[in-house]
Amino acid sequence: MSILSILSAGVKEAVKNKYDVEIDQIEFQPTRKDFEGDITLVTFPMLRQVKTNPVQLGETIGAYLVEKNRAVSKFNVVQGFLNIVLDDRYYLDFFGNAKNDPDYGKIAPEEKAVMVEYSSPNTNKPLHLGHIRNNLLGYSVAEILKASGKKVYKTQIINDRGIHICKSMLAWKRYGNGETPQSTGLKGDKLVGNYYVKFDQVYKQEIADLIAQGKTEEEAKTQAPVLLEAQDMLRKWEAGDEEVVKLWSTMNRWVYDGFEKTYEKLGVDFDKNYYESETYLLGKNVVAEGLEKGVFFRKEDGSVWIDLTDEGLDEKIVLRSDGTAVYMTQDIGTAIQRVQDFAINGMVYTVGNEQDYHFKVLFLILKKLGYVWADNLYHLSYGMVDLPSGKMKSREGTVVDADDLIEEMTGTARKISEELGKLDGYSKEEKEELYRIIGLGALKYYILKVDPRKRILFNPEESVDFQGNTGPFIQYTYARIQSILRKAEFDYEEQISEYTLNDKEKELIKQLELYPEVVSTAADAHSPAVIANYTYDLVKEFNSFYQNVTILGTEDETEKKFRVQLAKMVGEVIKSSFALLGIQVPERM
RNA sequence: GGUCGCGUAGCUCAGUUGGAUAGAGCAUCUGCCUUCUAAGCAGACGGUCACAGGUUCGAAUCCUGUCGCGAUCACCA
Repeated sequence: MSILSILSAGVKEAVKNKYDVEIDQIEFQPTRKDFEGDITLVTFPMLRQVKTNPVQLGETIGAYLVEKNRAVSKFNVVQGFLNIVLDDRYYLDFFGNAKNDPDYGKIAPEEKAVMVEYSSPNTNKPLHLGHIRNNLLGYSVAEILKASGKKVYKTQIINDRGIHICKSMLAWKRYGNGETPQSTGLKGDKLVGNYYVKFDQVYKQEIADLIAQGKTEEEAKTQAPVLLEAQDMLRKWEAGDEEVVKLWSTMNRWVYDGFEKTYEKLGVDFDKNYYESETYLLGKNVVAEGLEKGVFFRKEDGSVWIDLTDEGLDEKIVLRSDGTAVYMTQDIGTAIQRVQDFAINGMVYTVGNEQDYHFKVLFLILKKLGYVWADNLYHLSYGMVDLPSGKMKSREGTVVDADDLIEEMTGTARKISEELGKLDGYSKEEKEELYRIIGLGALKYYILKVDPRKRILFNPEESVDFQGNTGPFIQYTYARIQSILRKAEFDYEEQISEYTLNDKEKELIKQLELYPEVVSTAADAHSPAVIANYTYDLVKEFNSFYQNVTILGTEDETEKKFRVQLAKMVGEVIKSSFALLGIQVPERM
């Protein structure tokens, strides 16, 4: 039983005993640092039921708890706040158990499975900073959900077809001179991305020419020959034209290989890939069923819609008048497909907040169609990553490339590490691996510590910090702990039940005690930021302990053992929580 | 214009179901490396929680309105 439920029971009993009132509202909070105590009972809400003043009530309950409960050693009352001091034995009990639990903070897996979708790139251009935020969020939330007891399948849907893909294909065919990743040494996604940009240049020129010939801008945009040719290419692809399909699969292969490298560097992975080329026809039969059920209605021109005006939304199209699928149609079909493919009863879609409306409608449609799992769909909606110059636009070349950024971060880590020069004895390979861990740690933490919903302003001029509330700071603390453990060449694993905790030790244990609750809060909120902020607080607390208290230098054997155990467990929780963020920790740095 | 989100220190961000004197980091300034790694620690400076009302014992947090920023409202994805 948790300490809170023990205290709750004690408080209820006290009030029943002293005032003969059954209270239902009991509110605890952590005691503020400026007062003595561990847990604070807020007495104000109880005054509705108990007729007395807050100080009196606090004193009465406090005295009762000290008398009846061995976990409570002292108390004090400030205004309406009853500050409860817990006995050291309580903390030693907790610590003694928790430190031996290899899965501390995690909940044993249940049957429930969810699918987490993230990344879902277009195959016409390389991944950029926006994808990085998406990938880190999706991966981390998947790990957090696993830790909270869910079975999780990670997936992405690769947008590998459509007019935008044909654009880079066409430009390559026209201007590529048979270039390949092998012949140029370029990563496949970069090579293809170059031709997407090339297409746009040609297209813009043609528009300008047409306008010069007297066309309106509107006409020019729809009549530019290069666009017409791309559209023709799309029709051929849909008809299964051999040559087009061959070109398509060749160029997509290049892009997949490129993406794979980026994913690997980033440390993210997927259990299953879906391809839009295989799913874009899905959903049409569901629309037919929905029509029969009366969920949808058909307009005179043959297009099919859903009326959501009762829900405060608009009408939304689900099938074009020519019978072809729109984005919504595919998403309906794909969702149903996934539930059939895997034994899942929920899904998390990691997609930017520009699509809030789309997902609101999608979930509503699935619910109206009668799918019970529609209640367990969650749009992990995150804010855009903007540059000081505004939005990133691939066609205009104002993007922060994912590979470049990772490389840059590794470089910064290398530079700082070399200046500090603490890596004697490490081989070149070990050093490079460490730089990668630190550089990525800085980047990932920088992005994940922010509430997903908020937009991030990324200034490439000001490099990501390595000091203060950062990934490397936390990694550094972990490395320090490992250094202590290497030097502690004695058996320190004894169970310690008699020991007087100092303030720093007690604060650390309290912080450790919060971890399981933090994991579950993060899972409920789908927010890695919750984990990041917790870890930072833990690490700050540890550094204060480390800097103010001798661990290996102390004379008292019990004290020495206890402090090493404490350091070790802090290290384990850092490692565990950082794993939930997809960040590795180093043995030295 | 309708809908949704956001607005907290010079900058970047925390702030749990409404609780005590709103917290960190960066930047600026003071101290601390003969003792476990100074990517650190201890401290100083810094606030009209966008603004105005309301709800109540108590509001950064909940409600209403105003202002500012962003997104969205396609037979695009």
